[in-house]
Amino acid sequence: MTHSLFPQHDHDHSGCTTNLMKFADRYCQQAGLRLTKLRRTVLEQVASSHKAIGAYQILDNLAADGQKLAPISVYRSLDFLQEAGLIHRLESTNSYFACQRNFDDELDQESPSTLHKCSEASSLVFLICEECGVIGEVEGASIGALISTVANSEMFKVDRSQLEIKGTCQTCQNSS
Amino acid sequence: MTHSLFPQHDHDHSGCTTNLMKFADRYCQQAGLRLTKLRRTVLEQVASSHKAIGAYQILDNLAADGQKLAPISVYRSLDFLQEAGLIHRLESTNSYFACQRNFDDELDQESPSTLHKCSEASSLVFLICEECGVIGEVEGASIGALISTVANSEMFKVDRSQLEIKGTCQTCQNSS
DNA sequence: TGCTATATGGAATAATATAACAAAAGTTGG
DNA sequence: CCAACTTTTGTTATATTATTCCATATAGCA
Repeated sequence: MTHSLFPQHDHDHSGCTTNLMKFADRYCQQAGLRLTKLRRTVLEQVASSHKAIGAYQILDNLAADGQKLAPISVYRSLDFLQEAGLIHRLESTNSYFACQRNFDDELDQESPSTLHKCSEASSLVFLICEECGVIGEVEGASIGALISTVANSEMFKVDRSQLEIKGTCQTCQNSS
Repeated sequence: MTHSLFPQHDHDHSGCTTNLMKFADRYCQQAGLRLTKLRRTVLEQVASSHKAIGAYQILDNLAADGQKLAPISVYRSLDFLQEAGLIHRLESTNSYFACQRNFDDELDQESPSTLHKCSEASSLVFLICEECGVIGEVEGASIGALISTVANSEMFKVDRSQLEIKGTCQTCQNSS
């Protein structure tokens, strides 16, 4: 199954969340990472939409649910989730969104090696819709290759990179 | 004259600064922008090295020089300089660095049209050395083309983009 | 169980950025 | 040059984002 990078605004999001949490559970289990209750709760918050969310927004949402946390608790969970490659941070807006590049297909497979690991990706490419806030993450391979070329010409040794592209998604272009 | 993206750490920086300020004066004059005393002072701070500097570091430096400012004053100047394309902001570190892509050659020409305008560049590419902090800005044309390709395949309408590449510069690789 | 490493709680504070309004300086048309 | 207007800067307060430090709790393991 192939999923659209920018879903319709009125799509049923519960499936996205379910799949993502299911993947997170399996991935952490298999990788020996502890997806604790707190971390899971924070991930649910981040995964609650295809938009990016700020740490203090998460804090407020959880407080509204009766779970009062200190900022540091949320930041620690966000750090963990980012390390695990389950979420990414948008540097330009100090906010976080869930990685959607973990294919549904893989949930039914046994082999751990097929599980996508964004934690190991050194070249991240994000399309950020400035109208609806939705983030689309694209395969960074071709960009990665170009980055290598550019860097090599300067004899620059690349550790990691992040490309944030801002504009308008197809869905918003259609609805205007 | 062609200048290295990553100069030797002990290079004589005064020339860089002089050229940059000279260009800034000419560019603002020609573009009808007011490079006021305050803005010029802030630009001098940002241009004082090839590294990125934070707003509060600028504030502290100026205070040490006897010029006590409010944060907002510095931020306003930084905004102006960024709009003018004279400096850039590193999103991942909340810091600012001077654009070095304004060729010395152009200072001697009369035609304003040859003046480089980063303010109009929609595709910025930065190489950030994590050892020495020096930033190299590279021509984003090829990356820009690739971004268009990627975006087009998603029917995403690009407004602007910024690519931050972190690693180690040639100079630091040599000195380790 | 007890030891150890990891995770969370709690308070305070640091670091980054902006809002709102007043005063000063520059610009323009009479 | 003056008066009206626009732009820039000053001043104070506050918002937003993130971390330090130390105590407590929980999980994994000998």
